[in-house]
Amino acid sequence: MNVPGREINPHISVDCVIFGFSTNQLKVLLIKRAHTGPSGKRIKDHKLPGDFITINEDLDLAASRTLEELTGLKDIYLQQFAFFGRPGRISNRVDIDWLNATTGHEIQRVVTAAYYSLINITETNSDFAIKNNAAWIDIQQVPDLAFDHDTIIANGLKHLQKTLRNEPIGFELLPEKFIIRELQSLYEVILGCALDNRNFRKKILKSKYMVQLEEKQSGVAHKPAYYYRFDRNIYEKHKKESLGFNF
Amino acid sequence: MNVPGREINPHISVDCVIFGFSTNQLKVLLIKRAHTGPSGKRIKDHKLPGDFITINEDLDLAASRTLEELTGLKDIYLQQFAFFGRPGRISNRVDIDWLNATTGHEIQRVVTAAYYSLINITETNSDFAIKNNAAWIDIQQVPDLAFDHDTIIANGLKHLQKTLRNEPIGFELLPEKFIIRELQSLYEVILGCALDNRNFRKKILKSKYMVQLEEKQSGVAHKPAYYYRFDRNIYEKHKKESLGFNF
DNA sequence: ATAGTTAGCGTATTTTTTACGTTAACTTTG
DNA sequence: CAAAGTTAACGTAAAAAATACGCTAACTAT
Repeated sequence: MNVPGREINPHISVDCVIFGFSTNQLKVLLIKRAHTGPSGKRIKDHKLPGDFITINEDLDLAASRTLEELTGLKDIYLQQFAFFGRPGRISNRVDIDWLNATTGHEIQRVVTAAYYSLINITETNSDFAIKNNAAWIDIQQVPDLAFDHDTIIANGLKHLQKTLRNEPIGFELLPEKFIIRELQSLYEVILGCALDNRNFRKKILKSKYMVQLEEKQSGVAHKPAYYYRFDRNIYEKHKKESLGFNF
Repeated sequence: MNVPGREINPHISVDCVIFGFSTNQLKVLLIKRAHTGPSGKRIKDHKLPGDFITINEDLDLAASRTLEELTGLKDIYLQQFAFFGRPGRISNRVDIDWLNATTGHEIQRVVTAAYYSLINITETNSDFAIKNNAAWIDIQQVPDLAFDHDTIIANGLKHLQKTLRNEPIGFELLPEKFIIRELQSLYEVILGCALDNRNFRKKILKSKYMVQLEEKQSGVAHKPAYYYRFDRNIYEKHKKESLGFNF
């Protein structure tokens, strides 16, 4: 094992792809960046929420800290899915200048651990995020991003899609109680395909972890749907039996 | 974004869980470490192959470099699967001393990017590895390892199992030509369960990517089996159609 | 020649997936 | 206040996939 005899090691950061679901759209929470570019003119663009880790900080904790600082939320679904460490990944002049300006250091190289997170957007946490200069942006309309954050989001989405097919994580994006149609729309939007509502219902209800509540929708101009909730305990118990969807 | 105003960033390393398959066993390639412990007595133990990355080195390239240095092999199946960055992960006195001794630096914290690799063990690359102080060890009989390498291996195995169920990667562990029985044994050993040979054959042959060769086994005391090879081009072409096994 | 062994094909049954029809329960509209 | 519009919720038939086995073929060792 040989060690580079250099003074400088790469900095390590975490970046979070924070997914939310609202108005039938899959969204990501992005930080709005406004700064002065090298040519002197003001630049407005977006980046993923993220931060450098502190010297004694666990990566997972750094990620949940970032998430909490931005949304005020704790105990949220958060998963590492890849790391990005290409030496050239921070090559854009704008990005380099911005990094040096905001950190006050000469940042030479950053290796980032990428996480994705699923949160249920509420007024409370949404306001919180907006105050922190963040914005929910439809995954279909993500603009060009700083660094290699486009790649990171694309990668995170792939992981989300794969996981959604194999584990019950859709609930993380919904409120405590929800109707089946909402869950189906969520699957359709994330997987990018239409699903048959009758078959979807059968499949999802076959899994025991869907608990029907007594409450129905009210004020809707059609037959009201029952609310359901996800029961994690039941899921854990029947885990072996219910492995994966094959939509 | 705030940056720690510290001089020292964590070191970054790559660790490789290198899987091989021989004599019907799943094996991992481990480095034999012999060194002097804090009490002055000689210690013999094992660790995963790995290395610190150099300042301008891509993580993926650092991993393939490590692999090539150890086995002489290029263009090998290699996948990042997790990173390990707990501040306390290097807590053992023996490990700390060893790190400082071998590197000549005060190593305070190491974040490691974990890769798993699948290789076809041959006499050539096996001799190569042995000369580099490595040993193939049955996954069932891995001794206590340095650092948190036990965790990394356990994690890597899980990823291997999951991927084996969804993608045709078993071939990476076998020679160019192989018989179906060998492939089945490989699945059985990795997944840890018995499979019905008739159903396995049906399922695997339904995937178009299994190409039967004209050559049969010879010198065996039973009906000789045909050799097959894996055709990656055919696989790529039919990818959508053949998604996943459900053993 | 016979016994022992694995290869390789096949069939019947069960389970899962897919495709699609129909009634129920609510609000809105004319 | 009846009719129209809309989504909920249940069901059935057909196709596909997974599972559980039985049997013959082709080789070597004795």
